[in-house]
Amino acid sequence: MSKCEQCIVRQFSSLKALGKEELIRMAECKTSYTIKKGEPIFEEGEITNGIYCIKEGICKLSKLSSNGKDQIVKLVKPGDLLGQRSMISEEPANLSAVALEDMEVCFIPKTEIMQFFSQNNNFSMNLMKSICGDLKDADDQMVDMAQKSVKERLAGTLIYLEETFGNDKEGLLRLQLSREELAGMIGTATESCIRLLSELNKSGVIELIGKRIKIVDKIKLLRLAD
Amino acid sequence: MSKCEQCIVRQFSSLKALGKEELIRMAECKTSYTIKKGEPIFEEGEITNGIYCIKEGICKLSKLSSNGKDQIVKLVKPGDLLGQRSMISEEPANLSAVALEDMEVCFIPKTEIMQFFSQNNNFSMNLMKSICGDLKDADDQMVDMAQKSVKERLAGTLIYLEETFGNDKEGLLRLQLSREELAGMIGTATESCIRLLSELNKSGVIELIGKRIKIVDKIKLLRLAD
DNA sequence: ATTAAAATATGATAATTGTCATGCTTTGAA
DNA sequence: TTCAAAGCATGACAATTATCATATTTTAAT
Repeated sequence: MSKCEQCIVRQFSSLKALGKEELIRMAECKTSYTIKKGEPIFEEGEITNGIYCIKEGICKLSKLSSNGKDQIVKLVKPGDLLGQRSMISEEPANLSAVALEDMEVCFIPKTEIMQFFSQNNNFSMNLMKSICGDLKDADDQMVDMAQKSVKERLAGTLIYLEETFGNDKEGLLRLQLSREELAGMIGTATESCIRLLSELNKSGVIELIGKRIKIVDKIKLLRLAD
Repeated sequence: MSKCEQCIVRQFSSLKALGKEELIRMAECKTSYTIKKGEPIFEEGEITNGIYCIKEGICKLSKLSSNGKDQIVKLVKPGDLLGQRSMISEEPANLSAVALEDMEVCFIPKTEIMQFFSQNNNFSMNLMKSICGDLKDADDQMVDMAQKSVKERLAGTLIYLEETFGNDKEGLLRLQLSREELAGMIGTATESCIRLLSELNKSGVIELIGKRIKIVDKIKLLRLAD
């Protein structure tokens, strides 16, 4: 059992407020998992009874709409926590979490987290702030979905992907999403997404290399995102 | 200065966790306001430094989009708290709050709330749960905006308005929204909203009496909402 | 009570977006 | 290595939604 004390990603989440003793207690009750690309961590409707700390890899949080399409609500990266909302609300998960890359995660049971919450005011405040950040993001995204065109949303999403997950050595977006998944983030049909990517490619704003994407003219892309 | 202890709406929010002494302290530092229909409680970008407890009246929380339209994110009713998110995030308000009816609200300064938060575990848990509820709602709404048609969203919104705010004696929706505001909730152009209302009127699902709305066939409306 | 402004309504039309069909390319399993 | 399945791409077309114009009704201020 690896020590949470020495885990670097802990510093990026609410867990940074925990003291030495609390970390030792956490290390004793946590469970580590390896999740392969494409596999779920949990699914919509499942009871989770704890939170997941992302050590490595990126996953999508999505919800199946009544029209059968999977809407991606959020991407989660190392250092983030997963399942906080349903744990606190004491409800089944509202979203499914599926790995976009091979992942390493640690599961921390609810009982433990709740103890930290009531005993460590710094931790509870951090947790609050993190959820409040999620709420702001969700509100903003909602407004974009309602008021922006698909092209604007695509441009905004590409910028977000570059700024959040960066590029590889060749300048291609590091995070590889299928066209279907990209469409699921934007909230549009896969074909519409593909068509607009082609258009951006032809106008020289991006470059399509196989199924990977390179942002060529970020200034123009920013203008397109409004 | 009226006593918080005797205020009935307190029971409907996180504040229900407060004890007698806390309520007395709160009554001493709170400020009561009357806000007329159409007036703002606070605006996007404003620093609020506390939360508002809604005693009477309904208000909209909205955000101005880059296309100049006002998207309504949430409606707030008596018993709800307002401004929790920005207080906790220590950020300016992300949304504007404007009264849809004459209102009575109480302002409670941040310092006071933060003391309750750190001293009363029940209160902090309630606050967390309430914000988590908002987050779930926001995620769900986001998916609807991305995946549902305008007609489906209109149907869903009408049902929501009836179930949340009820009808008057004549069976008309109690909360009166302008067509522009209704469009702002749905995330569409005012003309599209008006057109679809006419359509629902002609097909006998709703009845338009002046600018007021009566739901005639709720079953059919539910089916239309998907 | 009168009248200007705002809100509601509807038509015409254009733009956006979705759907279905089809072909090509890549991927992964036998 | 091969080949079936999945993913990517594009055309054609239909449906949805926005925009602009204009009329009518309601509201509120003088």
